[in-house]
Amino acid sequence: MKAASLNQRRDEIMDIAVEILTERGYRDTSMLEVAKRASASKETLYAWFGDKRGLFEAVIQRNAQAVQTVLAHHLAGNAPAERVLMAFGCALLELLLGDGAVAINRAAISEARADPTLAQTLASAGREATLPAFIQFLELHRKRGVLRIDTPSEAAEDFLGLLLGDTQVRRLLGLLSAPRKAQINARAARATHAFLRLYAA
Amino acid sequence: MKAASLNQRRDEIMDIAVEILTERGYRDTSMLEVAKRASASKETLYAWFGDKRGLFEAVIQRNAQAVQTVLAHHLAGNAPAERVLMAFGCALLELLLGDGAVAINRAAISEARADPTLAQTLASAGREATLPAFIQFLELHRKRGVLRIDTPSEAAEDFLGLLLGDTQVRRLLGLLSAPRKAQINARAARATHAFLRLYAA
DNA sequence: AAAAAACCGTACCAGTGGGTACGCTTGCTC
DNA sequence: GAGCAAGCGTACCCACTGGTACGGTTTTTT
Repeated sequence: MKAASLNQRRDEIMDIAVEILTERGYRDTSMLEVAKRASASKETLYAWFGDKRGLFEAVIQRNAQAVQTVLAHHLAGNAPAERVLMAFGCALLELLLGDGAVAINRAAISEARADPTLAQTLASAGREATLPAFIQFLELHRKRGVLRIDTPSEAAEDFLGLLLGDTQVRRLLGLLSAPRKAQINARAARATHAFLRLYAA
Repeated sequence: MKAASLNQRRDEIMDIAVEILTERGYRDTSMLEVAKRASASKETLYAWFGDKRGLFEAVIQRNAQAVQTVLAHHLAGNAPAERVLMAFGCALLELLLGDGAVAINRAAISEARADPTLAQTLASAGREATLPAFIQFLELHRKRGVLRIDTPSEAAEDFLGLLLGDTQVRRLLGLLSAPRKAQINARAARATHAFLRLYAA
């Protein structure tokens, strides 16, 4: 049970890191405050995560992993395309526009120059892990004759575009607050509908 | 000629500010370096722009203004819808994905928590100034019977989504470099084509 | 040409945060 | 229960940056 409670503690610290990250932004999140609020010592933080970057890299990886499993689950079933698109869209919106994800993306973006590592990690653990599954889903339905698609990867990007519009950027800029369930449903429905108008066989 | 050369000097300083912003990011852009590279004194900078935030607020405003006039120009003519969409799309991509614009958006995003002012300014001088013109353009062509659109504002967002996909975010994350002319054309063409498939009467 | 305003360069101040070192406590192992 | 490792709290070092003050020089105005 030692290993279990150790991981639990790690999670606890990462939760707090995200919490402070959302309140303050990356640069104004001090290791001291993370330590204090977690009732940990700075030295422990540095021992466990290496440095500030390491801490948030761990945070990003954990988060992306969680996202990945949720999305993969939605794509796995054998439901009709429309239903899958709808569910996938809702999940994606919820995961991408939530406060935590926004804070993380902001961090990766602000450090993109000084330290591309965060963005790299975010990309490879996030988009690069999920998109192939979505493309595979599109190809499956193309073979079934449900969708008429030339280039699945482009079609995938179209769906993302229709789904998000410029909402994500506006969210990152702080011009929007996290959307409610109803708004998420509406967006996903609109995107699904438009996508099918474009690509339904 | 005093006023002219004064404005010229202001522009010069703002150019340098953007230059350093693109190489270092907002937080790591020091007023001292801006002053030095502009052969100006810190005190002058503070006298002219108030503080760091003021300097970059001025930068944002100037930039947004430039963007605004370019885009408005494309929307103004009386060309067929497809041609306008194509031109507008290209211009928008070029302006939104260029190094300068990316640096500015990154700055606004990183400071979104600590100081929402930059993002606010960016929004009101940028999107809020241009989108209405685009919506008006859509409405015009609806009335002409060229486009079948329920809600112009939603259609506008669809076009933006199709145009950008998640390219802008990936660009902000530093995963992409500024696109070449050919890529811009391809994207704009695809978006225009898809948009017309969705909304052509 | 003289007076006045603007401006450059430099030095200075205060606050801050990442990262390290160290003593003391806690809790697990044997 | 003794020994040992892990971890908490604090203090410390160092570098840096935003913002201000000041003296000397250039430029404008009159």
